[in-house]
Amino acid sequence: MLPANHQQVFSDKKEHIINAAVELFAEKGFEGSSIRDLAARADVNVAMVNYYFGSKDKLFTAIVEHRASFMRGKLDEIEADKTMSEIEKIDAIIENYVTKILSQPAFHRVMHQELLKTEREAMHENIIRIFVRNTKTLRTIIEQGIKKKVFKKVDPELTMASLIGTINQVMLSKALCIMLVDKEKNFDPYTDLAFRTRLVKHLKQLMHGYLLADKN
Amino acid sequence: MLPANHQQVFSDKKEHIINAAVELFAEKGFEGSSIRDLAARADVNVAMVNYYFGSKDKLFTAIVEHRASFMRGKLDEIEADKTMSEIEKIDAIIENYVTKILSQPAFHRVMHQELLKTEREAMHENIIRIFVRNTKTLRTIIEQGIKKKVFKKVDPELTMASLIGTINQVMLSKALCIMLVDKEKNFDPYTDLAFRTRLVKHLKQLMHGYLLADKN
DNA sequence: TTTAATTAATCAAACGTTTGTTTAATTCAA
DNA sequence: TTGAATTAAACAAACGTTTGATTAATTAAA
Repeated sequence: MLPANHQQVFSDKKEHIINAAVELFAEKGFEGSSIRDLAARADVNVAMVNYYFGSKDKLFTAIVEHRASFMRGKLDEIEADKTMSEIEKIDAIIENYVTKILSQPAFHRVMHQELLKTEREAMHENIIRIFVRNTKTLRTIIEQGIKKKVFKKVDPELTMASLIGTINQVMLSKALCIMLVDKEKNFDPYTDLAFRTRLVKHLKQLMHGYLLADKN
Repeated sequence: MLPANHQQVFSDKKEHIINAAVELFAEKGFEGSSIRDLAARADVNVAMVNYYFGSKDKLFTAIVEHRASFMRGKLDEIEADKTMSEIEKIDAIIENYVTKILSQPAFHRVMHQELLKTEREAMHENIIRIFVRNTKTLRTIIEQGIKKKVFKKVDPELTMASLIGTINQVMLSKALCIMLVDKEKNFDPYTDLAFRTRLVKHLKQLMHGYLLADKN
């Protein structure tokens, strides 16, 4: 009936394949996953992946474009907010980062797998561009804080590396995470709310201790 | 002539293949690299890889076992040293970590690529076991510092994650690293001594600010 | 309204390559 | 001369991709 309905069905199918692909690639890696694997998991015919996306490589590009926008929006809002102090903005960004990344562990893992490969330049630069764009806000705020002398004269780039690197380290491996925090086997750090709180608290304390100038 | 010489030659060839493999896997990933690629790069016959290592998977295991011991030794020494304070030990570990990891960027990348895959359990747990063993020293020292009340009551596990995560973040991508620090294209952060110094300085400051209790 | 034409979606089957691995013959060193 | 090292060739299996047929839904013409 509805003319829009057709497009709707089409998009649903593409999204269904993308979702299955993200999960599969996170488990086995992009090269380690075959289109037949993916087709079986998504319960579609093998030909459908190339029908919808053109090729396996283009499927990956589609995944990046479909999911990568998940960071923006809130970040610009935080940066522009005149009522917040610099350290309050850092706190807000920490909460935003942790929430967003913990909500898409599989996608996050897939992106980092590709980042770690020095070849595959096209995909590589694509991912890096998104990453740099997403972290620009953080950089600006740190530099502003230093300028206003409410932050110590820290290393802005490496401060970003510490903040994001901590989250990435936690996301590295669920198994590693479980071993580090000594939890029972079926504990899932990514959905566990207490763990999210713990990570946010740690990052805030770390950044406060590092960024805020001693009162003297 | 020498009876040991035969073993020497044998090992040299194996090591030559391992070195080529680490470089190749870092560029294209383990699954993304074919044995023919590897044979061509190492300038050996395709059959030699399986002749020496048995299979592609066993080659990976051999790489892990051959290179993974690179961390130990100095760490135990630092931990046992009675003349150093806890924060001095942290500083020593930072210098040790940064030096060791920056000296093997390709190997480091290969390990992390595998860590990010949730399947491939055998390799996965192998790498995790090594990782946990290597970080146990750091954990012990942090906990000792807290016990002696020279450190604040920090989160030991996530403090480790911040320290190692920062280094990993820098190691993630050379291209990303260059973009972050705004250097010219042919700048190599891994061999550049000034960058190493900068990273060490940042980590020490970060840990000092976070770990050391305020004097009151 | 009925019928024909057109379209998108889906499928099983097959395409040519590349994959990891093995074989059997050959070279080499001791 | 013996055993290890090395080779080119061959292997089946798996790979990404393409094909041509079939279905179902939509549009156009009668």
